[in-house]
Amino acid sequence: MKRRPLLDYALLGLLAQQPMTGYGLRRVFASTPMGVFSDSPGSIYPALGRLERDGLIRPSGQSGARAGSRLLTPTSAGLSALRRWLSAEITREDVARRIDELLLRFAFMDRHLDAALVDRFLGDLAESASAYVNELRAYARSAAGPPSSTGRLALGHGIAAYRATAQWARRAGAEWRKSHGLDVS
Amino acid sequence: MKRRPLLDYALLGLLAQQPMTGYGLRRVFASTPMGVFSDSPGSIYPALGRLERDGLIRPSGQSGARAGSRLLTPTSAGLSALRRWLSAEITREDVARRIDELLLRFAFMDRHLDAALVDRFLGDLAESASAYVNELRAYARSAAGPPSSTGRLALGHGIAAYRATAQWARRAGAEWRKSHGLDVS
DNA sequence: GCTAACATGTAATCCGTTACATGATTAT
DNA sequence: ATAATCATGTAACGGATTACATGTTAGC
Repeated sequence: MKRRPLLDYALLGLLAQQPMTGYGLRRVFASTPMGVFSDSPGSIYPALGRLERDGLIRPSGQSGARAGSRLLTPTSAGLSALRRWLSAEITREDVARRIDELLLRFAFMDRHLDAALVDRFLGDLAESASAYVNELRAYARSAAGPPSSTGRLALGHGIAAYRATAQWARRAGAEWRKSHGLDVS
Repeated sequence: MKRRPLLDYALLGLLAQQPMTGYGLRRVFASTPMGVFSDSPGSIYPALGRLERDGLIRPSGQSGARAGSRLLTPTSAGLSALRRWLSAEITREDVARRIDELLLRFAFMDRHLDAALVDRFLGDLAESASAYVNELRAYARSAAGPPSSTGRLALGHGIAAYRATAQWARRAGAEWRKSHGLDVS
């Protein structure tokens, strides 16, 4: 099971919220904060081709009366793949290098995972982000630390950003538990 | 003048701090928060090949008595290219999609730009990040806003993260001005 | 003598970007 | 009519990842 590009999961997650055409997906990327992904046809259509080839999505009708347009929907295999991706453990590498992927996963979670699992994700994220803050602080203090003054300040940005992430995760967890009647017993 | 990959500037910036071998650069990526870049030889050596082919770096000796090792140093053309990259205007796209690149630029700045320009960079970054926070908030309130509950919370993370960036930039600016005798008159 | 660290590369494959290309439908 | 929007693709190119491949030097 080779690693699937993040774009594939972004498309799969959006189609699971609402069947759309390729053009509709492009509009999402062009006009929302999901715009970290390119809206160019040269990335979207090949990705949709991959997903269809692998049986994760299928065409399910036309958009309005428009000839040639294809509304796309995840298959059950597609939903399984999505759930597997959403359920993966949070690793140190995810936090250090793929924080955007973790947030994308979270954004899609409510439709596909139990409330308790969503809560666990936020708890793990808060913990991992704090651990990474400690790592960055240790590096800042170490002899191998940043050699330049702006380098030191830039490291401070990393620390501030991950602190903000940890804090957000704790607060979001509290909010989530409140609105879902969960509580740490 | 085609766009150069970020990795090239990361290498150029590191070599401007200290001439190193390719292996030394790999170690930096493997053992510091610069680890957002891959330390695999398959990315580093082709990138160094590009930089040398384009006359931005040149070999300048051996590491110790090790045969075959090449210490690499930026040429004056390389330093110019680095300064051009460091001096570019901050765009909305930089903030929304390439925030890591902005921080990398900042980390290398002190050696290559005037203190006043570094200060201006931080001011512009604080302003751009705040503007982007407002954009995200407007989107959160809009009818097109996030359709799911975790989607809404994830957007909240984006807002929190960019708020942290703006705050960091203001504080770092204050610190920088203090240690460089600059002051807004 | 052996292992870890130092050191540099190449090949296959896949993905993303950019540019090109086409056509239908809706609104003005 | 004509422009904007809807809609789907392909081709060339370059870069990143992964795996392969090789050889030296220092420390134990």
